[in-house]
Amino acid sequence: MVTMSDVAREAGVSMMTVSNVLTGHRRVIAPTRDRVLAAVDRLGYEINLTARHLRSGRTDTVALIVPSFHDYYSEVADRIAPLVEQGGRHLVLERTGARPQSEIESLGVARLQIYDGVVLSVVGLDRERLEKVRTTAPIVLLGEREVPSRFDHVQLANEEGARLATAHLLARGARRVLVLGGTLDEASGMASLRRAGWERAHRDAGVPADRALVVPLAAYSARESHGVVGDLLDAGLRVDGIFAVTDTAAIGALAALADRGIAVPHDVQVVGFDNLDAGRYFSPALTTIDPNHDEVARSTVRLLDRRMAGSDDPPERVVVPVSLVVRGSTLP
Amino acid sequence: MVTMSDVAREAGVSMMTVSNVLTGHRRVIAPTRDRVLAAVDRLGYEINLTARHLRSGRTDTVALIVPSFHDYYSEVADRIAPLVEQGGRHLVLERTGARPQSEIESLGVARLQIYDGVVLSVVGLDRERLEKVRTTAPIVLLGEREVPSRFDHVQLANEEGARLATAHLLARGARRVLVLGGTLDEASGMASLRRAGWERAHRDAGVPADRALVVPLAAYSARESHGVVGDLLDAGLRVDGIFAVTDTAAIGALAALADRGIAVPHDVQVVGFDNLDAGRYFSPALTTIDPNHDEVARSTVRLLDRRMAGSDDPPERVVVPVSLVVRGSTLP
DNA sequence: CTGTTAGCGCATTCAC
DNA sequence: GTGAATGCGCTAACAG
Repeated sequence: MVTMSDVAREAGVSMMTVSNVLTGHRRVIAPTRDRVLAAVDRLGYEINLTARHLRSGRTDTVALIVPSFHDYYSEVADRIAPLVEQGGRHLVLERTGARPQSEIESLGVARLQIYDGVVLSVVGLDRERLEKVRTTAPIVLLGEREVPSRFDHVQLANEEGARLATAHLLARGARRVLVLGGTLDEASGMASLRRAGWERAHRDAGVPADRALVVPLAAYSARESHGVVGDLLDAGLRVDGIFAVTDTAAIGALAALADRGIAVPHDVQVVGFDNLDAGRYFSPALTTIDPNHDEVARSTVRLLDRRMAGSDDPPERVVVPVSLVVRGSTLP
Repeated sequence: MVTMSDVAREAGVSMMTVSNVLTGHRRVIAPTRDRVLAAVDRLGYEINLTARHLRSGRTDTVALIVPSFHDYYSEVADRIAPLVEQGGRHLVLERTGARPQSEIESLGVARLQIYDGVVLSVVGLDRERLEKVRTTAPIVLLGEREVPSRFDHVQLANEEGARLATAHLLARGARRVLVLGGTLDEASGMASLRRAGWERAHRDAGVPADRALVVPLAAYSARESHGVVGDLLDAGLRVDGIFAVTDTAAIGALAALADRGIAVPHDVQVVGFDNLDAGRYFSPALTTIDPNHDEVARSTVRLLDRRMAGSDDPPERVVVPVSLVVRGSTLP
């Protein structure tokens, strides 16, 4: 293995000069720099990033820790990556598998401290567990749970999005609106917030919200949703609107309706949440809530950059506004 | 910051004993071990992974380097992760953005050597550029381009998959089969291999393959495909089958057909490639080629594990078999 | 603009 | 079963 000291000897300079040429931290006059670069080339030298890290305390790497590499997370990741790169750092993704145990391990200070900054998507981790996370590494939380106020936190306007979706259905004449993937369990984050928005839209419109129409899902997959909605319909449940808390759930619902010859939007109107690209290409195309990934990415990176620059401003909570995208699965 | 030597002092032992307790590399008798663990707890000590890495030369981390965090790559990543974890290592994802320049940078020995092993998804990188990649770090290539024989390489049975898809269309009576996202450019990997499979199916069936039906796509997105297919149909192109080289392209094509009231599968039959979950929920559901992600993941990790264990067996090329999944977008 | 000194925190090696 | 010495490869800090 070629080390920096080999390069220094080859170029007839000190190690510090080689280091300065490579990092650009200090000016090196052109002839010296050229000798160094020529030596680097001749020897095929590559810097040892681990040693640099141990010495300098920086990795120039940011980690985004997510439950899985899918869907919502890959959307956000693809948007965060270029912003992190603009700051001269790399982005890496790590996966937790959504088990709280694993989210905590990923948070283990040991693993956190190898990064200059961490974005942690909080799904399975409740407030109590987060309280225990002690680290000096800059960290921004992403997600819909409540988190301790000492963290910077970016979340969606969940309740408002759900309210928009449901109000749209009610305004288009729906009176029995299923909230697919909602829950009455107050503590559970996204599913509960979106159910709350569904209720609020009903209150605003003066339409009673039937709690029997709150239907939880074991997973926000099209498969699960397809099965659950199919069973409900077969059992005789009568609805004229479905607000699905995710687009994948909405897609399963659309298929269950189509299987039974129920016309969308004429018999049942459907709204999703996430604005997945695929939704645009269904017939009818899926009306949905756009979660504004770009703004989520921008806010996240802004907060993280601020911390990595050493700021000790008070933690911020950013609620990213969302918007309704009207397509064919609801009435004009 | 608490270091290992602080823990050693607190426990009244040497650093080596602390290290041995934490790594398990050597046996430490229970009373000593307990004193060490108690001291770790009291001081809130967390190991410095960077120092461990510099000293030991291992990171216990594998990188999967992909063009984007989307679709096919996130599917494969979600399957590779648990297999890597079974081997006691972490998986991290890095993104190249599919620019050859960036793929080379990701390959820079500097960045590679911080990982115990690397899986590189080769999209923009041609054989010539790969020839220049010199590294001792274990590396497995993933993807459809030709690569130098010194690399372990996992790829799909692209041509066979395309042949299956096209043969299915021809057997169902289609005679003018568009290959959407194909190319006549021999050097371009996936798009060219799948077009070759389309040709072979025609030869096998004794049906002439009209090269005017090879339609490249600038991107394998539903948006691009929707536009391209729409324009072709509006220009009067007459087809009775579409083999789309990816499911996302197929989805755009389905929408373009639906927009124009062309019945699937009656007027035009459609087959995709990737077996995305969403395809199952379209009406009609999308017939597609299943790329066998599980087997891709298994083969990749097997090859990488072998290298990381120090094997210098000759490089292997694994071609993962694919299969046809028949759904409603083709005739029974 | 360039060099010297010192040490980041740990695990390998050798000793007992 | 435990300890002492050594150095992995690099850069911060301080000269000059």
